[in-house]
Amino acid sequence: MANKEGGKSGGMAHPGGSRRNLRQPSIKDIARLARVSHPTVSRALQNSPLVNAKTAAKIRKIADEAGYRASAVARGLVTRRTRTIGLVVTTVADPFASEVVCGVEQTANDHGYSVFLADSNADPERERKVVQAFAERRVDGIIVTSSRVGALYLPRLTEMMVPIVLVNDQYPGAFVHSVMIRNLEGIRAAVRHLIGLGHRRIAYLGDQFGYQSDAERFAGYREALDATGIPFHPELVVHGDGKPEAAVRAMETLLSLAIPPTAVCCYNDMSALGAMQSIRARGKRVPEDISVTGFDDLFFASYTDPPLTTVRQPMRRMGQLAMEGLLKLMAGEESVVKIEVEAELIVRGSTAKVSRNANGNRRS
Amino acid sequence: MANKEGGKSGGMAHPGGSRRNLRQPSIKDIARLARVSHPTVSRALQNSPLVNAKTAAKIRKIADEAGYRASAVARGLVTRRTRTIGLVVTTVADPFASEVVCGVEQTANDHGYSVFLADSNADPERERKVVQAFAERRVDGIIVTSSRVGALYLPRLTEMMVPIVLVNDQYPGAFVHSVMIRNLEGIRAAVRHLIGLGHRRIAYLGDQFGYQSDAERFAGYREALDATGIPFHPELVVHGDGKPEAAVRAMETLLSLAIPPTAVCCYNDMSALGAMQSIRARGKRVPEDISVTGFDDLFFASYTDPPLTTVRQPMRRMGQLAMEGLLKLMAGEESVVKIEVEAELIVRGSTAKVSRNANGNRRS
DNA sequence: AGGTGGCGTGTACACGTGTGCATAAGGCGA
DNA sequence: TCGCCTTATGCACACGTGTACACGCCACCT
Repeated sequence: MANKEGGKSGGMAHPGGSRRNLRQPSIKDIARLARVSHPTVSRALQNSPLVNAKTAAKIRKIADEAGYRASAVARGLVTRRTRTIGLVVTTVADPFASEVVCGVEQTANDHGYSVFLADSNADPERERKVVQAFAERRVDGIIVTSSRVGALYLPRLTEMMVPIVLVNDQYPGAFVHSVMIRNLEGIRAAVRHLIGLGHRRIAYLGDQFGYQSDAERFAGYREALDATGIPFHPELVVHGDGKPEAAVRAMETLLSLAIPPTAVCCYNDMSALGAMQSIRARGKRVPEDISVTGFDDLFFASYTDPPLTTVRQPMRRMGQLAMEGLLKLMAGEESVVKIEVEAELIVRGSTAKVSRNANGNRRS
Repeated sequence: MANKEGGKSGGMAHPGGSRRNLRQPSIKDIARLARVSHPTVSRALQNSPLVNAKTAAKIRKIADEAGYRASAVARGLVTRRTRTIGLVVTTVADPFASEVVCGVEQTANDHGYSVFLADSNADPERERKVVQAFAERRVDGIIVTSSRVGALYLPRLTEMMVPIVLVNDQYPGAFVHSVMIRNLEGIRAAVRHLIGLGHRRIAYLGDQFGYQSDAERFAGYREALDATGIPFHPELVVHGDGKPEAAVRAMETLLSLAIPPTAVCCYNDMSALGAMQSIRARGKRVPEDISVTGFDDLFFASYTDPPLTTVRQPMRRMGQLAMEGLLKLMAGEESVVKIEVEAELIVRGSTAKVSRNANGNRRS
């Protein structure tokens, strides 16, 4: 017996050893050291009431000293739950996405879940690999933050019979749940604010055509216009791609108009960044010549010159809500998660009363 | 036999089923369908030359039709390699970190690895949980992007006998490898640039005291000063925390000086953002009154007003290099990874020749 | 005193995959 | 025809954990 013990424990890993990956102690190693069977160790470490308190304490002490960490992979195999979720974003480099990721990750960790991060980069091949990886990893749930997801690969995701929560996107389907910002109300508040400042020629600088959130924000823009009786001018609607570079070009189009707008309502803060630069490049000033609004309230919004008036989106909170919803779905406590969060207009310095001579050619 | 088959396959998951998590098909299900043993399926799916080409093709077809995905968790249990890495950042919300994450993730995915993301938030309790999670998940390697890591929990990380690569931090220890930017040369280039523009009173707005990268950048600042014979004034050195808010306050200190600096060399772009706002708030202009430089070249650097002169750090590339190094370490192809990447000065509009009356009181 | 029940522990198995080894089939040379 | 080699396949086991079930022990009640 003692002989066997010596022989077997010879291969045990020890901290600071010169060779790596010798072997981490297993539950059986601990059982041998504690002179009990391995199920008793398992129960002791799970604080099961089935095991004698003194024995449990002794086992926990030994396990701790040996630096024992139960293998989540072995546990996952037998319990059929990995306590793992997959998180898909188009790219973490986008500040909106990274805030959501932050919220998701914190909440997941607080509940003992680990998160697999994958960015799709809107590349179909990469998306295919992401889905495959999540399937093989046997994630318990999935969160997608990517306005591009649409019909692209969601069907393949649903195949793995696991709850999926979408952040700021919607897709009609079986296992699909979502956390959304009230896009329409948010933009409407921004446009109303501009109208209140006397603006009548208000442009909309959107995202790429066909995205749900862009469509909703555009709808909010239209609604605010209509409600005030301001006619809609198609030439005042341009499209970027949600990033500054494209917004610069889109803004140039607006500035080249025979009668340029006196205010621009941007799809998001990144676009507003490009728009403002474009306006400066034309020798015009924000907000004296043109007012600008954004959407998201990213960290830099209060540090632009002038500080950006924008619609705040509680991004981290949305990540948290998505994860909390997913937890309920995975536990079966909820059969559907459909959350809408409020958008809040933050008025800063990039919007001002329309200048007297700007709207001079007001003919509408 | 047929009886048993019918009985067993009754529980197989099928796409679009109303109940979730019934069961995903296992390798044995595929084996039964293909009328072979499960090891043959295993070999066929690994493209092993041991299995007959026709049989393999048939098996692959059946597996594909059944939507079979081999369980990475079961595989990990037997192979003792999870093809999984852990990635620690203080917070993904930091644009620098998210760029690195992006590079790491892409490279990892390209090589069949999945990444567990965890942000520590510099919270000891959370860091403890992160380490524990990575240990239990049996990650094959770890990448840390966090200037705070220092002596905090790295010792605990090394206990799990797995290679660890640090990005922009260093720590003397057994399993520790790193990818670093040439901080000293980078800042030196920025300071030289300022000196070349005639500046003599150049301030350094650093990160929190004690961080390796801050120490190196400060050293670069000192070195450039010394090389030109410009005396060092301790009052021109202030500390923020790498974020805009703290930089605002630090900059106010500098502006309140009897003889304020004509140029500020910031630890990073985020700090520069705060510094520029602080300067504007005092009614001074950038770069006419005060020149400002940053570090990182984050996405917004070209969109500030004026665009920010900064030291570019190839963040995504650094993430890629870290992952590539880790891959080699895990494969045992390399015993030590120590990479230094070049910093590049990007001159934009936030730096200009010192104004004549600004350095009027030049007494040094 | 014998039956009963609770408590603590061990035994046996399962989870899904990879792999060393044995084995069956078939071809070929002696 | 026999033996040997190659090729293709199956068998048995291992990985580390959780859990249903059986079992032994002791106290207690009848």
